[in-house]
Amino acid sequence: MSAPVRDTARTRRLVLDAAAELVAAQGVGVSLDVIARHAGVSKSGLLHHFRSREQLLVALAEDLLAQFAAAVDAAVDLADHGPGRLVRAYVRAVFDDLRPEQVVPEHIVLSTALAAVPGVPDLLRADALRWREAFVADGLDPQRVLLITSAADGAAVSGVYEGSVDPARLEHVRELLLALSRGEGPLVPGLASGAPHQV
Amino acid sequence: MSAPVRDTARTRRLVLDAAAELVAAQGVGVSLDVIARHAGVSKSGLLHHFRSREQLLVALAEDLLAQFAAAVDAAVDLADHGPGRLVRAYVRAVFDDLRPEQVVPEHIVLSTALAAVPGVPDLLRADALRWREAFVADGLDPQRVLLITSAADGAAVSGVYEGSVDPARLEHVRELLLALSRGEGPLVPGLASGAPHQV
DNA sequence: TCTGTCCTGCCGACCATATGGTCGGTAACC
DNA sequence: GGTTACCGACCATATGGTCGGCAGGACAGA
Repeated sequence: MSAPVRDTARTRRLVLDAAAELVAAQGVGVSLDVIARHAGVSKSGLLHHFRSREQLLVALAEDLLAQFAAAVDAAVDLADHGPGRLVRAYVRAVFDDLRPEQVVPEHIVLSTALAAVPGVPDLLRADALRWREAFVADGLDPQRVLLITSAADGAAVSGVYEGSVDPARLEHVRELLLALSRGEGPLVPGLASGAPHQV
Repeated sequence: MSAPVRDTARTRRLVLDAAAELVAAQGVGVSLDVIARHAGVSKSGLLHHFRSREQLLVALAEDLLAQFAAAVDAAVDLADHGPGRLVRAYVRAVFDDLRPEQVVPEHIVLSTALAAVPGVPDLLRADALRWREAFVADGLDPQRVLLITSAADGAAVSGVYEGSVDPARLEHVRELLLALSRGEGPLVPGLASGAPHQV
């Protein structure tokens, strides 16, 4: 029953979690030693599992993307069968991630922090493409999807970086986006969907 | 007529521009020496104008925030007198910043990159507050404003980090947001503005 | 069940280097 | 002539990464 002292999977998890927390708080500048100590491992131990700093950061990015995808999956409402159910799950996942008690930082935030790491931009691109395809399969008007997800992402970023946004405001945007994902009329009265408007 | 060889303001500008470009491309990790060389100055010269690395980054954040505010000001349509004119200018400024030929990086992007620098979060908070007040004075429904600006910011972030988003898609969101800022009906059919909806 | 052996997770000590910052000096502008 | 923008040389330190070694655990054979 006692946890094994040596367990590769467990140690990697520990390191990745520590790295996520520290990078979110202090940026990519954190030293390997600090991350290692925070994870309860020596720097050498860390380097044993991640051959270099860069590799650790790439692994972190992959892990966060996967965690977020899992969160969206978990947020899918099983009773919901209409088009846009995935978009709704996306919105829920993003905003639940923003709740103060949530420790795991939002994927967008971490992604932006890691975007300067070689290799990570490719990951982000591939991930974005995957989402786009999933949303197409979700059956909602692509325009609407782009608007909703952009707004969710933007709210996430501001929420984290622009200081504590009033939770009630966030909650309101959340509800608004969910409602938008269900609305069937044109987004804007007088604006035909699909026909760009002239300014 | 010859430009002065020694000009504090000019040198600071050169350094800040170089810093903005390099930080956007490589993250906050860039060394002072690289920034200095890129600006055509020695590291000592740089340090003469910015007493420390941290001070340089804070100054950079301030500068970018100011540049963006100026861009929004410049994007105000003088013939537009309805509520939401500032929001429309904001949207235009954000999306114009996203155009490929634009060198100056978007404020949100740089802000996120700099958010880990001590002192910068306070700047961001103050800036966000200032914007919120300005939007209140702009006279548009706050809900709508939050939705529109969040979406603009989110589109900006994805545009930069998730790889080249199809320009046509971006353009479409831009038009959609502008239209949204003019729409007078409820955002979502059946959802009364101001009354949060139950999921 | 005990023992020996191999694999490997993990560590401390060490190294090379990059980088932030200091200092004294030079010369351009007032 | 004084102020100061700017430079080259230098220093202290932090950090990424290497290396040799220790020991925990799985497994084989007795």
